[in-house]
Amino acid sequence: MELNELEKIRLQKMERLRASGEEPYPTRANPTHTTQEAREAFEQSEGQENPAPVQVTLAGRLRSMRLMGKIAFAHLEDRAGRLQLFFRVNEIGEERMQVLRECYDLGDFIQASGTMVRTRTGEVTLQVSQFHMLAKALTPLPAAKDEVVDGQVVRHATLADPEVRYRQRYADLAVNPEVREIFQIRAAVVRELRNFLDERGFLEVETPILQPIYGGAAARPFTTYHNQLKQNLFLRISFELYLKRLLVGGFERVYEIGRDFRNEGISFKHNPEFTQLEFYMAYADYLKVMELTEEMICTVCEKVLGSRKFTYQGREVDVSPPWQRVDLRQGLIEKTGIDILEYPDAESLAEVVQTRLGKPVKPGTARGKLIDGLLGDYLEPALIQPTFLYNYPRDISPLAKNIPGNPEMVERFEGFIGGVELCNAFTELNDPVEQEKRFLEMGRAYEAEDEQRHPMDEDFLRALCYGMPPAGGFGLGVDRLVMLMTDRHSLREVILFPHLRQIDE
RNA sequence: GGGCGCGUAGCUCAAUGGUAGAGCAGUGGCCUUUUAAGCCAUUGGUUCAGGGUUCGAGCCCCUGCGCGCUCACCA
Repeated sequence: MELNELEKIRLQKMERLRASGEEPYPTRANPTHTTQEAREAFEQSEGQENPAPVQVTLAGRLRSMRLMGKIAFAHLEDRAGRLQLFFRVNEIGEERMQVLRECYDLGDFIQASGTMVRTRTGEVTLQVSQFHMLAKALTPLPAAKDEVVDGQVVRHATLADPEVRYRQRYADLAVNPEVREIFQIRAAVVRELRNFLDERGFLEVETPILQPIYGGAAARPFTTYHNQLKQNLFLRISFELYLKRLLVGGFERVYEIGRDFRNEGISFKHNPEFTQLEFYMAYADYLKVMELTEEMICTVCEKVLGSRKFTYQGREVDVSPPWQRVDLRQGLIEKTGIDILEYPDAESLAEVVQTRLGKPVKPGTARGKLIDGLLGDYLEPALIQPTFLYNYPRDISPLAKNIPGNPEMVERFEGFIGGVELCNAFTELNDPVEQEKRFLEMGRAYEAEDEQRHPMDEDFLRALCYGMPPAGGFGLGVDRLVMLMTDRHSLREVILFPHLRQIDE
């Protein structure tokens, strides 16, 4: 542990405290109130005839200190907020005042007891009679007040370097209350998603994260190895195939909220591990799921934000149902002038994309990938208000059921908000023979060594053979939803410890 | 992985190729109701790392590291 000059000074203060008989890291604390409870108790007593003095003990972090000789003001911060502390030498004695002055710093955790008062300027304040250290902070918090130039310009700069904020998230949280708020919102979002599904009879389950065969999405997996079993394992890229096994088992409504892992590029909307919600609902189809989706997102927003509307990157988004519904083929005709029905194979579609749109196409690109590319380039960025794109080509949806009478298209939709894909759902394919065919098709569409190819999952097929009820399935990127609801431009802002490259120290 | 940008005190930021600075925090003073208090004084730097050009480099060039943006990738 290497200490800089400021830290060495604090270390000396810590030692001085200990020498004086005050333990800098005592084992126990005993606050009686939070700052908020203390304020409320005092304000209530103020309304009474002959109010008894309100005595409280607070515990929290010193966030400001104004030493003024024989008195001192400070602010203590706890989980509920901040409250001013008022120290007077007549109350605590010259000796304690000196200890406060010489051994206490911003960032220290302290406990303070006394009587609630209101200062001359009207601020509810704890007049301190006793206080002691709860935990001495050796490193100063990376917070800074700002200069006031010619009586104007008040920037309250604080820790801002994104790298430090992510690598030392504890410091970021300690100093930036709006960052703490993001994660409070995040917790509330997950809670309300759960409530919504629980209320509708869904069973929350947990399925394997370590899987012998990965599937349910097209993505490169992380691999690992179990020593005793001498077996290669993959970190899951989705929950889908396990949750559908549970439909076979008789659980008609199941969901899981958990972590997926994809060994792919990192961007503002991609993180190697991310939180996914998937649910499966027997006897529902994708249209029912669509309705449930807009109701679920709307409910979550109302419960968490208190509104169906929020601002994302300067634009107001309204999640009230019904959301806009756009047929994928029609959407592409409008935005690109290309009717994918007229180009039934990859070669002809690639041709028209190159000539009409002037976009270079990698030779050998599958038709589904071409369509998905068009979707991403021409439709997705414009979908600011909540929108469902529906009816997808079959070859990029090997687990979705055909539209009756249309072997080329499947009953699938994706939901978009703020130009970001939020969720993905379809009527689940439950015909085991057809499913096997799709797996084989996928195997052909990708190179043998391409980890994105869908590996054949024989056990999943066996499960389908026992009979899976018709069902609608759904997946939601929880981090992305939180990103939208908190108006952050990057997933890293809504993930507590986003992955950064390791640096040698 | 490609392109562009950034990296200076604990924090936020300055500094034509010519003595590395400011505010805040810190340290030493004064101050018994302050409001991101005020006043006086003052400490603090491997300018990300390593090379190069130059009389002289925080600044120009090269390499590396990290971060950001962006493209590619991403059912």
